[in-house]
Amino acid sequence: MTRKKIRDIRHEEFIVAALEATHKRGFHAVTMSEIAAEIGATAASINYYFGSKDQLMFETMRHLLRILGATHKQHLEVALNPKDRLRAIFDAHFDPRFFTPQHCSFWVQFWSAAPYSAHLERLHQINQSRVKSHFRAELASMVPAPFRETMRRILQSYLDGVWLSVAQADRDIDPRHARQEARALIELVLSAEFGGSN
Amino acid sequence: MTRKKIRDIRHEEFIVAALEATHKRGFHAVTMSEIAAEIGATAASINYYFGSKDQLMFETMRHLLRILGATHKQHLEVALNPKDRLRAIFDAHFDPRFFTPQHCSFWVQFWSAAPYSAHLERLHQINQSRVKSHFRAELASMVPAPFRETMRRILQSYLDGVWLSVAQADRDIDPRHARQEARALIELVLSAEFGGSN
DNA sequence: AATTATTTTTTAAATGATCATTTAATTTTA
DNA sequence: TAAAATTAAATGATCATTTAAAAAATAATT
Repeated sequence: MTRKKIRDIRHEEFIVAALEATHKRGFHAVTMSEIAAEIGATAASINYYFGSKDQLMFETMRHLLRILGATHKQHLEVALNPKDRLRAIFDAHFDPRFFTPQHCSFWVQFWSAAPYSAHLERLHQINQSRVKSHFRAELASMVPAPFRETMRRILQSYLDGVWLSVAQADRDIDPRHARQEARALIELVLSAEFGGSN
Repeated sequence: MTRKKIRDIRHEEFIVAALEATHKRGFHAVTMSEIAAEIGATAASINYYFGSKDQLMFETMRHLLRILGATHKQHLEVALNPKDRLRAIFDAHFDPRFFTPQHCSFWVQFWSAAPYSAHLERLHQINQSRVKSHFRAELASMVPAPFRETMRRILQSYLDGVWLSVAQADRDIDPRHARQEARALIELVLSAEFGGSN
C-alpha cells in the first residue's frame, strides 16, 4: 500500500514536472534531464518510473484528459437544461484549474505532434469524439438538424482556437472573460433565425 | 541573371520539399536528408543554399505568409463593401491554393514551435497583427464598439480553430464548404442584436 | 569551335554535439 | 537484511553541420 502510494506520488510529481518543463522549453526540445531537474531528480529515474520519455509524455496527456473529463462532469452536475449543459462544455475547458498557459501550451503542442505518433493520435481521437458527441447531444434539442453540424463546428473550432491563442500568448489569462465570450457566442448561435423555423 | 535564376529556382524547390517532408514526418522529426531526398538532392546542399535547417524552415514560413498575403489582396480587390472585405479574410485563408493539408499542417506546427524561437515568434507576431487589424478595420463599420473586440476574437479564434482541425484531419478538405460555413458565422455575428442598438 | 580556366553546385565522408536509454553500483526505505 | 529508489557513468544512435574534393556549368582564350 505504502509502496503503491510512493509510486503514485512520484508519478504525479513527474507529470507536473513534464508540464512545467515542456511549457518552458517546448514539447520536442525539452530533455529528460530538464524535466527531472524540475523536481530535483535525475533523468534515469524517469525511465525507472515511466519506461521512456514518450511514455511520460503520453501519461502527462492522459492526465490532462482526466482533469478535463472530471471538470466537465462537475460543471454538468449543476446544469439544469440543454443550454446550461452546452455552457458546461466551455466552462470546463475554460475552468481556472485547466485554462493555464502550462496546460494549453502542452495541449497545443501535443495536438500538433499527434498526427505523427499512433499513441498520441489515438488519445486525441478519443477526446475529440467525446467532445463532439457532447456538443451534438446538447445542440440536438436547440438547433434544427440542417444547421446543427455547422453550428457544432463553429463552436468547436472556436473552442480550439481560443486554446491556441492562449498557448501562444504571454498575456495573462482570464478564465472568467473567456467563459463570458463563450456565452456570447452561444447566445449568437442559439438566437440565429434558421430560415424562419425558429 | 541566369545565376540568380537558378538560385531562386532551387530555393523554391527546397521550400516545396520542406513543406512536403514536414507534412509527412513532422516539424521536428523531419531531417535534412528527408527534405533533400524529396527533390533528389542531398542534405549538404540545403546548407549551401540556406545556411541551416532553421533558416530553411524560417524561409518556408515566410513563403507561406507571402502566399497568404497575396491571396488576401486578390480577394480584397473584388470586395465592394465592409462585409465583402470581411469575407475576403476568410476566403483568403480558405483559398484552395492555401487551404491544403500540407500548408495547414506546416502552419500549425510552426505555431506551436513559435514561442520557443525568437525568429519564428516574430514572424508569427507580424502575421497575427496584420490579420487582427484587418478584422478590426472591417468590423469597425458594422459592429458597435463595445462588442467589436469580442466579435473579432470569436471570428479570429474560429479561423485558427478550423486550420487546426484541417491539420489534424486526414479527411479530405473542402475549401468551398469551409468558406460557406465561415459566411454562416459572419451572418450570425452581424445579425446579432447588440443590446437593442441594431 | 575547341580548349582551357574559373566559378558554381553537389556530394561523400568526417566531425562533433546532443540525448535517450542502459547498466552497474550505491543509497534509502521498510 | 531485503527490496525499492536513485544516480553517475557508459553506450549507442541520430543528426546538423563542416570539409575537402569532385562534377557541372560558364566564361575566356586561342
